[in-house]
Amino acid sequence: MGRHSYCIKQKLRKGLWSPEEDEKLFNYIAKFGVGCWSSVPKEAGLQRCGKSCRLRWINYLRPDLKRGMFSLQEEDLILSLHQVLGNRWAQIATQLPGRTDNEIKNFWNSCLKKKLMKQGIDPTTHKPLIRDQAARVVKDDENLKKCTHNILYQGFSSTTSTLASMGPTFLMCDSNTNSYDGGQNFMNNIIKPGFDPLMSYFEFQTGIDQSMNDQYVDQNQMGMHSSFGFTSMPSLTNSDHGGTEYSDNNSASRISSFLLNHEVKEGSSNSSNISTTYQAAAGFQMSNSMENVAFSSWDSDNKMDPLLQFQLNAIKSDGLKTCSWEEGQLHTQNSVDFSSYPLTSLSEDLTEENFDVFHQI
DNA sequence: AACCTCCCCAACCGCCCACAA
DNA sequence: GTTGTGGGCGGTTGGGGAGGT
Repeated sequence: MGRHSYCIKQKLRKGLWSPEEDEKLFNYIAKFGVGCWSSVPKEAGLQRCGKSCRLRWINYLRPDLKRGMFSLQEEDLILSLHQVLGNRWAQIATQLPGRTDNEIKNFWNSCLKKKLMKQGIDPTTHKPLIRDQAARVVKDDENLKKCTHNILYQGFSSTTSTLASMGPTFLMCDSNTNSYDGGQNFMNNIIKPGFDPLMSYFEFQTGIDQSMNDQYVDQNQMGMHSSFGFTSMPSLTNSDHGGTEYSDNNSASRISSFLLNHEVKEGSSNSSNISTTYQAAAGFQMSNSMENVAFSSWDSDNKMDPLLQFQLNAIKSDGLKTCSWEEGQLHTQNSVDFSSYPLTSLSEDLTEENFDVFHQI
């Protein structure tokens, strides 16, 4: 197959684009618009392949690009969408105006992924890294059926090892059998061209808000021993931004707050009457007394999983030093100071006089 | 100052799909 | 149905800046 033959036939430039090349490409697109990329290099006088030109335009030269650091809302939205869409960066990018899939992908790989890992969340599955020993899907019907896409709430396992770490994980269930199918039904039937995950979230949120009031606060729902409720905990992203609370009622924020942050209170099943608050998913809060409890209620046979022990030790030695909710917000050693996040290097030339086209726009 | 290490991010690569001939 | 081509996408790379020694 003569795949991208234009690139192969000719000796073309590779690597970083010079300001001159940028100017040529920008002027050409501004004048003739986006059409056949394969002809762009020739027409614009560039020694690049069309594919490279396309990429340069999309990721860098497009005037509607939003530059600079990601906002908290954007970060939250990326987290939320990634939980549903996975590495479908292009689809995620459609929900973030002015952001490119490449930019989001880079942001994810360089920042968000690590942040989740640090907080004990598998960035791929958005589930806790601690092995889920006995997680089971709790099929609740009434309120959750309000959710547009039959996103069911995964009940917490009665084993506290799960409780300690897992936030509610949404499983996509077959609407007919009400059984978890690994998300296949969801992905096959819901994620389609035209599917708007954001709107789905809005719809979902509508159902959830009601569900939360009606149901989740009820400790006996979901077939679990422990009670849990929802708090106004700072979200994952909030935590790394100094615990700033959202007050703008931003949907994306609320969505991801719901997805990622839950407070799980244990105690009803604990004869020692010790009520320990777990800050699930958004971080581990395990008070010192937690250890002293010796995990007496951690599972039915009071044995702790070795892996769990290992991870708790890790948390104790690392997480608790770096991650504390004691004062109502999370502090991490490696918290990202977004105010110092580097802006893209580009802008300089594009806003300068040498890009006459910009003045026309 | 020189060297080393880390890691961000722009760009490339390879694969897939759609479509036309 | 086959082939050629272009476009889109996700994974990966490596240049280079920043910070540390």
